[in-house]
Amino acid sequence: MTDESAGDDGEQAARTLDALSAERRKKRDVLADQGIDPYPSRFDRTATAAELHQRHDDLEADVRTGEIVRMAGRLTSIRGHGRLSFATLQDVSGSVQLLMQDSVLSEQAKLVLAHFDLGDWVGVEGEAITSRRGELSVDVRELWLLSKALRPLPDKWHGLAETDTRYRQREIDLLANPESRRVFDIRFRTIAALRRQLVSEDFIEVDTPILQPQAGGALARPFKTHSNALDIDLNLRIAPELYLKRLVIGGYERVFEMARNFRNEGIDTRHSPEYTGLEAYRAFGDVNDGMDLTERLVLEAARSATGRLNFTIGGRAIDLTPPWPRRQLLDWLEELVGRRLHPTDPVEDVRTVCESHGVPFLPEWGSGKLIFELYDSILLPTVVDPVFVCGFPVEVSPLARHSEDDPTLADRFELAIDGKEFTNGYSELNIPEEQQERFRGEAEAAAHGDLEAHPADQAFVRALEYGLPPTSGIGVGVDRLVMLLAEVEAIRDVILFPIMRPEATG
RNA sequence: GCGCCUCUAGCUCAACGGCAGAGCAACGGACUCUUAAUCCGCAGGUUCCGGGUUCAAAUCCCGGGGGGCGCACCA
Repeated sequence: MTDESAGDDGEQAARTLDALSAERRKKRDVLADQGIDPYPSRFDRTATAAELHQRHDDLEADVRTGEIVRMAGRLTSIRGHGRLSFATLQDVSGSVQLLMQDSVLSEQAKLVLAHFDLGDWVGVEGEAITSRRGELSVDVRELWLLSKALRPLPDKWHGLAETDTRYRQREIDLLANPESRRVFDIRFRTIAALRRQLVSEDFIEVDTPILQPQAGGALARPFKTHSNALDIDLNLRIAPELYLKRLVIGGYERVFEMARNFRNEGIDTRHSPEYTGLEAYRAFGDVNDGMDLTERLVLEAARSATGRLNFTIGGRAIDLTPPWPRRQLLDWLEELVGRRLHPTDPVEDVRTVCESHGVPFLPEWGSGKLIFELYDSILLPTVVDPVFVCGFPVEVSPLARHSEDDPTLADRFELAIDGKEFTNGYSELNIPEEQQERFRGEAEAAAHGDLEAHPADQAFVRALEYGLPPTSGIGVGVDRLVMLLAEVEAIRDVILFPIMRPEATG
């Protein structure tokens, strides 16, 4: 082919890959020249691999069923024996062995077989049989190319290992690494289970704005964008919370939304700038109903996606068996630091506790925020099995109702598992004046440079003035739940196409 | 943002100052019951990029890039 033509530096890097691709392209073109369409528009399948196994896995060796099936999938391996070849056909449900005998194949099938490569999509027609070794196979008589793989697949045994490529080209990861398929199967089953459970409890699925003039509903830094038509700056939402509560005000007593939130913050094994959040709001409920609902949702997801309640992540065993303990944050912290803390404590006192436990803090933080930091730094990491931590300072809960018996504490919980927050929920603050007051406090924090202060949302306050019934709300980190159920440690392993720097262009 | 690790054939990995190699995939050939098929043969490289040290650099040093992990902030 091309000789080493010096100076042609741009095209030399991919020379060997080009050669492999050219080989495959050539085979495709040979078939086309023989009148075989290498990209047919459709194919009728009569069985998937799983269906075939279900029907025939109990057969003895060397049996012919007489059943003619048409199957389709990707060819992932071939074992040639001269005029007899075995191959593996992989479809969405699993894989099945193909038996291809010269004496059985049609002329066209032989031609296709002679020009196929690992990775090609093919359709086959043949009799379901078992081989002499007893493996269920299709004794192929007709073989169609459905689409050519012009690039070679990763090593069939070792798969694809480089994380960079696995994330950037997830399609290769999925087709080459069964482990990756397993993880995402669990993800999709988890999402389906959460949705099914909520719908069965009469929650209505809604969709609220992602483009928001003000990014509210959580304490986080947003991504900024711009509307050309309106000539205004917009934010990608950090949470749907405020809009969902407005729907409750509007009369939808049970609503949920499961969709992407965006937070312009650090990326690590448990944080992704775009992640899937589930928020559910239920009129006439309180914080305890939120915990009950959370427990039902997580257990149903675990049961439905994995059939198990016991998991192991990084060597740590986690047991989801209910009921999960509900502990007061201040009680627990008292055990850990040896003294009773309270949001009304002088800030100097709480700072001292932080210092003695190596918890860094900023001068503008009040006692409530400091207590929350202690929770985050010294309590949360000790959690293994699920536990509901209840009673967070109002100072760090601008949208939560204050407790009946302590106005500085919110009726709020977090579900902690394996050192991570999985769910945050509370009795919703529905007193307009108090909400207005909380927003004022946040505005003050913003004025002092807090980039994550909650912006005052007057449309939300106005909505509250029409009356929000007593309401229980929860927010679930769906990706983290999937991480637990799939037993993986990196959030990127449960996100199909995690955000990456753009690939360098030559 | 700071620290540590990593980048070699399409894929998985060796070589760690002295000729850049193996397995799989590819290519040519043998083989009608294999399943990581086997056997014979043959090819395949800007060792992430740029500079430096050296008789000699994939290897050591400096700078840059991609990725991972840890620390700090958020879920």
